[in-house]
Amino acid sequence: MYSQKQVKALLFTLNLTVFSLKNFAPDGGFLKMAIKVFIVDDHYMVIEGIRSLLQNETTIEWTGHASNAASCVAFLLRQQPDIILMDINLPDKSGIDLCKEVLSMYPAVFVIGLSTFNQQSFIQKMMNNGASGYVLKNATKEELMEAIHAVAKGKTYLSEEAAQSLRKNNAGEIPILTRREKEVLVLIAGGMTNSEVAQKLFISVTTVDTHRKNLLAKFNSRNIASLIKSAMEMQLI
Amino acid sequence: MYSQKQVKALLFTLNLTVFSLKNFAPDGGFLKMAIKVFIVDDHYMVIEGIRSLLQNETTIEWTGHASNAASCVAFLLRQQPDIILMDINLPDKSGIDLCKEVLSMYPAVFVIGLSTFNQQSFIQKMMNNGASGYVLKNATKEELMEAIHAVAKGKTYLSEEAAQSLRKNNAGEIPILTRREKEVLVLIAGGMTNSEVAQKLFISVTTVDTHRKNLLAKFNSRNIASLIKSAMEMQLI
DNA sequence: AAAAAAATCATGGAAAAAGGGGAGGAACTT
DNA sequence: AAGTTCCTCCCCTTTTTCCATGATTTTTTT
Repeated sequence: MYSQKQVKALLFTLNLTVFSLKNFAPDGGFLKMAIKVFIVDDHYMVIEGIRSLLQNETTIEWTGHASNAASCVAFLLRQQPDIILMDINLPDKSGIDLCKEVLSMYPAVFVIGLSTFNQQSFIQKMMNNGASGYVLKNATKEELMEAIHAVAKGKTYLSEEAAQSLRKNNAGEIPILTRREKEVLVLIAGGMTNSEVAQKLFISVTTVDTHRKNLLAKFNSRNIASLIKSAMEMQLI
Repeated sequence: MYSQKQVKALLFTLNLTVFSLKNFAPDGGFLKMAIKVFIVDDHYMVIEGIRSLLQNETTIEWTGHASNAASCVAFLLRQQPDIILMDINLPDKSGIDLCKEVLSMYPAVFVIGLSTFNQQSFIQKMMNNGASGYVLKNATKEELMEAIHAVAKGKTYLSEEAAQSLRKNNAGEIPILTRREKEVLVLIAGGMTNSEVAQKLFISVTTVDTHRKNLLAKFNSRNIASLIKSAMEMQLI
């Protein structure tokens, strides 16, 4: 058995081998291969910033950008970059879902998560969905370059803050909720009582109560107040 | 003792003073005066993006940037720009507080709020503290330019999305909480019951209950679940 | 087809919150 | 000095949540 990472690294190597013919100079020597980078971010200023940071780097080739998930997918149909810098907050789809989707279609591509906040919930979800790295938007040029080069080699890169918040908060892991539990959670957060939720979902009050109890157990919460707080922090509501 | 950043900011300021001689025409008259813009944002990529967007604009003079509130204040001691683009999320202080502070010291300066999300709570607080405009980070170059020019003339500029979320969500205005109410709110959100809060604060359970009731009234909530949700959305917890 | 997970429903009791009303003293503002 | 806000405390009733325990049916996974 090979891990997804190992397979990807292998594919990457093969790609390099196949495509590297064009990297030979006429005299048989190597030309340097630039890492193709693509960016998905709905913040124009961030795209512009990254472009400005990377434009003078000979080791990196800017292949384009998208400001939403749909146009990212459309781009990938035509051309696959080596690395996608992917924002978590996209207008049409969460970067977390997009990451999974993109990797299922193009396993050879490496994804680096990009986000404003270092919320451990985001980072965790992103890495679970196969991302190879995570960089915060306050990263310096050097950090970004390091991340890109590390990930292009098949390594994993987490910015310091991201790694920290992953480590320290292992106690607060994101619980996996069922379809029904999510529904109930949202309705409760909306201020509904058990009986109101029951009416809304056409189920018995006791069933709602069971879901509620399971939610409390999964979140390790003593009552709804702390449950809602945790769920909000984990962006589940 | 000065941090490296402070020294750099100082050097930068001196440089600007020297170079501003170029604003004088050979005959001693003024050349067209550019709008001096300063930026406070802890995201390096955003700073770089805005710099890249504005660098070729002759009507705008980039006077520098700061990545936290402290160095922003330090910069202003030496030099006052016409406009400060101010991020809401700063590492050492919220942009909302910084806005108030800066304007009390330098009332002639205009502040434009800058943020990733168009949360009405942020926008409202920022405008209440005297900001002249609010622009989202997904703004285009044109929008940013329009905002800067409008605000420089003393007008107010709100990006479309920001204005929208201000209008539609007037029902969800941020309640003003007392010191005690905030304390109680935080403890309740932490999962404490009334009696536990009472013990913690050395007050009677009935007093805590009163605060709880007042909180529910102020937030217009039916129960703690929706109250916590609202409070989290408004960043009060 | 078997096993596991999820969704459904129930009983009964203790604890806590929600809803309503009233009231006195301290601190700050005008 | 008067007014306002805040903090404090109390009573009562109803509703809702929390907890323990158990069980059946449906759906999904293996």
